[in-house]
Amino acid sequence: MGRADALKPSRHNGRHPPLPHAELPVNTVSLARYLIGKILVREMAEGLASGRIVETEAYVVGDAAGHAYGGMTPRNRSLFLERGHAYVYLVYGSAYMLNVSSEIAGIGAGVLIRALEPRDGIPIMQRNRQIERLRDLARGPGRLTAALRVDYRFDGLDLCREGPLWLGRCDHEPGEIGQSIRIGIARDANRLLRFYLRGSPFVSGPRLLTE
DNA sequence: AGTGCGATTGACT
DNA sequence: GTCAATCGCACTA
Repeated sequence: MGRADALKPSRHNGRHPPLPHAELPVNTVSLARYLIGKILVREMAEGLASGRIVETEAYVVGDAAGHAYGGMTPRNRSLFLERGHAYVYLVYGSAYMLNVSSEIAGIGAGVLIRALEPRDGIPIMQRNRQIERLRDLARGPGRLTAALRVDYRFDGLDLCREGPLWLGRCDHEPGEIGQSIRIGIARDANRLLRFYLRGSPFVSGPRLLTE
């Protein structure tokens, strides 16, 4: 490390190095569970913001609720990238959804990131969201992308590499993981493919079901 | 080229 | 608890 680097303000990069790609489970459900407790890191011009992932949903192979169901289209092509890449899309004309592709290249499946417990850069996220309350900053898939200013630009990005957006290692065990049906979908609605950190106030929706 | 509809959110009764 | 905003995309013709 050179002298210039040593003088730079701490950016916490050392505390949240990217998840090694080889460490990501190859299976979508396993990845959805594995991502609970990991850190989503966003580097912006104003500084770094991050949060601990406390809620995910798996959209598995052959899942009628998944966007990859029915084959590749211009919108969903990122779901078919090697696991660990971002799939970002807009729903209801206003909310960006961030997913992590979850299988080998050519197979379309992904994990939706649904909620974060804010960590670094909280003032930045508060500014992005125009709210103060910590609990509501990133509780919900559209809220967390707004807090971290995640949009189309990150579609297809490798989240296992340090850059504007990446997945970082957590510094401790995640805790107990709960499971439930997924939120806001009509097809394949009864499968228990939503995962969350039990007892976390930063989880969206019900926290009462299974396990 | 026109149409219908969301992996949601925020405002409101 | 209910409800509408909003827009890119997939689908039909």
